[in-house]
Amino acid sequence: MSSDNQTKKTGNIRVKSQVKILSAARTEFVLQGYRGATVQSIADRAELPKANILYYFKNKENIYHAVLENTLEMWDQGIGDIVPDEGPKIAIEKFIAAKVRMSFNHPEASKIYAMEIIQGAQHLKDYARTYQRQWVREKAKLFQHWIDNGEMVNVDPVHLIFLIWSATQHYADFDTQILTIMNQADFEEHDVEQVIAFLSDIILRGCGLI
Amino acid sequence: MSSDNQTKKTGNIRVKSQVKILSAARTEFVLQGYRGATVQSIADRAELPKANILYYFKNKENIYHAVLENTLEMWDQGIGDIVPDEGPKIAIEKFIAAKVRMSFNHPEASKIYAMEIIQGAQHLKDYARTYQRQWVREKAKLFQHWIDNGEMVNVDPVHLIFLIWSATQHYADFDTQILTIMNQADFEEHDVEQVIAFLSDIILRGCGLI
DNA sequence: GTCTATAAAACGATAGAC
DNA sequence: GTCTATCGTTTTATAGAC
Repeated sequence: MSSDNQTKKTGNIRVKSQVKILSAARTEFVLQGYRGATVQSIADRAELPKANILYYFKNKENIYHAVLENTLEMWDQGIGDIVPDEGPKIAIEKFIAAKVRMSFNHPEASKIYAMEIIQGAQHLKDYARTYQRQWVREKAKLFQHWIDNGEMVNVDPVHLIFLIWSATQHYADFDTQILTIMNQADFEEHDVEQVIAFLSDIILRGCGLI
Repeated sequence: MSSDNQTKKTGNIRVKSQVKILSAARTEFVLQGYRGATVQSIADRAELPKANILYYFKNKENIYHAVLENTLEMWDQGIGDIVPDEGPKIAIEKFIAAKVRMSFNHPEASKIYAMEIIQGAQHLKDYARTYQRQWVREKAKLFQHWIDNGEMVNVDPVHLIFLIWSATQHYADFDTQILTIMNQADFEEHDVEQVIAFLSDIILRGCGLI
């Protein structure tokens, strides 16, 4: 029993420390880039000695891989899906709303991903080549089906997906620029709803769904 | 005269070296980030000794500033403008086409800019606060005028600008991902025209202009 | 204006005491 | 599992010969 307790306690410290480290690392990687984020700066932000960071993750590259995996998993779960059941209008509306909400709630996740792609997707090539390509093809087929059925106008389904991705993620990746232009310190709930309404409106009309 | 010639020659070497260095630096900064791009890696890419790089730019930060200025100037000149003379349809069409062409022809410029914004726009805060905010307000007023005149449907002009920016720049910043998904090695002229046609079509219809 | 050699600092990673 | 001290390397930047 005492051994069980100790194991649990130890496991807890392990998990808690790892969560703290990953959170600190994510922020540092966003702010400074992979090379600019030092193990020391991650340690300082996590409020742990540098050696502990390397005790848990062995080296800096492992920290980054863990952050990347962690981030992709969270992002994939949050953005929902495009499903055939309710027709194109509801499907696109729901997808836009989910992606906009994710962008406003987890900008760092989108930024980590964006920086990875911009720099050449060295750690994500397989991800795009297998999982993502498959997803896009599946959804493109669904859009094409709706187009052939006369349920929406004839727009390129693949580029439509790119449009929704870019327009929604923009509010995460470029938040600094957008806030400066809008002359605000932070986004508020009302901004999120306004963006969802704007993008749904213009994209649905663009697809002949309004 | 011989002194004039020498001055000219010297000036030429100076300019040529600086152009070579800035081009190499831009590529390295995109691929490795600010901290990841070393003076040595820039020197190697420019095919010059490291000391020469620092002879021309004194330190690494100066190289980055020069790249940033250079890039912004080029980008600003290339994307054209939104002008009132020909009405909303032609104005938006021309702006989209210019931005898409710039994105496909100079992806590195867009990437440098994107990474700067994502990381917090430390070197661009003033640029967004003065020049860019002014530009957006001016164009938003123009869109609002068209809306009030019944020439286009009532969409938020500021978010419309964000939409056009994000959708067009996406093809520069995320080129790696897009090419992987489309299963292509490179973009071709036909891709550029297809993107222009797609984005013009869907955004103009979204604005009630088709 | 070009290039080599090197000083000075920063960084990743490890050893080993507690 | 925590932390200090330190090693080896990389990197920025400069000094100085050509």
